[in-house]
Amino acid sequence: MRDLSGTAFFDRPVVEVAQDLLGATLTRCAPEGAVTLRLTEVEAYDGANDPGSHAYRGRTRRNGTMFGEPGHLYVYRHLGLHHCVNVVCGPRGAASAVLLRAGEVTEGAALARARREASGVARTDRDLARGPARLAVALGLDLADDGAAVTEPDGDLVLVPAVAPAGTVLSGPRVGVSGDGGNADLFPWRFWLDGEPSVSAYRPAPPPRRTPPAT
DNA sequence: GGTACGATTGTCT
DNA sequence: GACAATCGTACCT
Repeated sequence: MRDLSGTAFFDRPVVEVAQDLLGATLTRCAPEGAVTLRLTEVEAYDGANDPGSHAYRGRTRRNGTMFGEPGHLYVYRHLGLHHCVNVVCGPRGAASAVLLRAGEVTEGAALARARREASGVARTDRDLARGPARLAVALGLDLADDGAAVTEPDGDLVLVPAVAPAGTVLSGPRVGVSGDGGNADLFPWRFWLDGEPSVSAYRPAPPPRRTPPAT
């Protein structure tokens, strides 16, 4: 059995890591308290080989973290409104990452809910981390956490893989990815735990916008 | 320097 | 079920 502690867990093929992350717990310690959630839904992005990945077109100012060490967070802002959280995987430079799409808050639910309310909307516990942007809010993560390591046992961010198989893992097309050229079926790299209520609802990517023909 | 668009969410009908 | 919000980044001229 390989030693998968520390960065070794993340220094593997991204699709492999993604599935192993299901059931893992991610704890975020902040001055106001700690929030722990159990990951129930993720998506894999395979760096330069994956048209849906931010890294497909090479290294840029935004995605530089993806090209760094595995086991670090890649946080980016989406639509100027939300934050999405990834964990860098594979060997350094592969620019692979796993998007954390949803989780179940197992500790610090009160704090997570307070954060959600502060962002404008209060919902049920089930909804606290149901969806990538909500997950980021629940954990209190934003761009300032881009590049943070999750492999330090004493750090503010600690990701602990599940010790036992988390349950039935299902897979399917990724959500909201328009950069795959419409070939969502070629990358069935969305993984979630069967029967988990915290898994976000599936929404197919909207068709790419086209300039209307000049009639 | 300018423009188009996005790994989503919340609200409105 | 459909659409607007909102701004940083990437890409083009």
